[in-house]
Amino acid sequence: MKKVLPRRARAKQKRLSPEDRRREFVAKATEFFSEEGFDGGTRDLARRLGVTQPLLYRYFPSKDDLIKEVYRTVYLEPFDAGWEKLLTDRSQPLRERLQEFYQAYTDVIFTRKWLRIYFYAGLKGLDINRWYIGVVEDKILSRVVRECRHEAGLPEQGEPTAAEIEMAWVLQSGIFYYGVRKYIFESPVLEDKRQVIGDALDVFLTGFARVFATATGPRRAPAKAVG
Amino acid sequence: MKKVLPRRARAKQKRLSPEDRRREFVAKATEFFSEEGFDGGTRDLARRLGVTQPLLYRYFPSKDDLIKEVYRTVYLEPFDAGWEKLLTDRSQPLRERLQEFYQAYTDVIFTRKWLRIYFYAGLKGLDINRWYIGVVEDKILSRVVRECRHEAGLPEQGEPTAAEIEMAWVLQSGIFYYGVRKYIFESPVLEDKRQVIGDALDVFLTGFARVFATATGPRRAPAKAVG
DNA sequence: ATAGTTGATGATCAGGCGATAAACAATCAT
DNA sequence: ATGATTGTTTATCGCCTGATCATCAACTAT
Repeated sequence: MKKVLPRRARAKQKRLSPEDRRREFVAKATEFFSEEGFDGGTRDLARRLGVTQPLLYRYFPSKDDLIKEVYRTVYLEPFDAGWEKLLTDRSQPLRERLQEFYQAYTDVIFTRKWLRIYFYAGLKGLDINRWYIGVVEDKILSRVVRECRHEAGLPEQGEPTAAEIEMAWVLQSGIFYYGVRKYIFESPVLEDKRQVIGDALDVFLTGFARVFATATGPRRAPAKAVG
Repeated sequence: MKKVLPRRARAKQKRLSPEDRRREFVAKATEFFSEEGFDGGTRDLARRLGVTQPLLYRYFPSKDDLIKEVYRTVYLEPFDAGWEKLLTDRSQPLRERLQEFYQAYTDVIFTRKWLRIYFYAGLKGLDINRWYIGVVEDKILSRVVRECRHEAGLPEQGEPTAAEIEMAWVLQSGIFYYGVRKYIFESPVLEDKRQVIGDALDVFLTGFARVFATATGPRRAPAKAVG
């Protein structure tokens, strides 16, 4: 009689708890999808996990559900509450606060994984990107504007105008796209991130003060709120 | 005997020359792929063209060849030689030259179609994006830097340093990402593009002059060329 | 040891994909 | 009108995709 052998001499690995195993799947799926896009096949994904494809469906009811969990981990995990305090702590010079903040922020999002997932999701037209952009405006840019007003000796009352937020976006995007060029397009860049951020901040801060200081009266069209 | 009817009462449209028909296919394929991504199916594409799927293979040997032609039209068509002259015509004030240039440039690339194709291609890791980034540096940014040096009364000899190019990238990206937010993420933005560009230029020009004027000596690390 | 529960697999399904070949329709030259 | 040529469709191939189900293995509690 033929003895039934174990089908595969699996490396003896401790059996993880279901939640941990699930998390492991999500983590590796994130890497996988960030490379292949969300059209990557479940078979390739399973091979990467070292398991067979049907097993995925024991842990996730469908591919879409798995993808949703990938979004969640990528977008929600990294947002650090400490950043807000960092931005508004006026015991430190603004220039240094911003340098520290953008240093920390880009340490988190300047990875091939994060940036690629971000654009794959964006091209799919998911709300999650619009939501994220709203969070950036609320938690980062509006605070930057307020601190810049303070620094420039401008009146601080009133919400940031749409034009001011746009200017903060120019700074934000300028720094952000440095990461895009480096990690998505893999184009050669000036490697010293600290310097790039520092120079961007220097230009922005001196420029912002001078430009918006003379902008109490309407320079061009008054900055209308956008619906 | 059953008379053979024309299979479909096709709207009487003049038969186009093969080249024109081909161009028509490429144009509509560009729209299609910009929405669906390059994983969009040839059947869906054909339906959009109002023809059957195998017909595509009469005009293009494979789907990949069709896609390559899409790239060509998107990337190569729009680059306008006039832009270079616009940037370097010192009979005009720099501020106005840059305003005009970015106005014209963004008139071309700020479309859902262009931007989406750009990122789909970028995520695929195609050389064409790196090539495009190189073109931007050569044709736009290095000229911007030179003109800024001139404007700020700095010595003009020597190639732009890597740090200077990076600063021009911050401006470029800041404006570029305004279009990304609007046309890819479809996020609400300040609608007055002219003002956004204008403000970005004001901040950049005043900032650049002040920051790099004091930068003749090494401020932080000297800007080394990147390999 | 044995029964019960959870983890993982092999085989398979229906549907979609890119691509091909042969048949038919429309146009053009003579 | 006739034949040649080009444009278009129908039918189909092999392959890959997400998903399902029955089966077997591994671990746990008794």
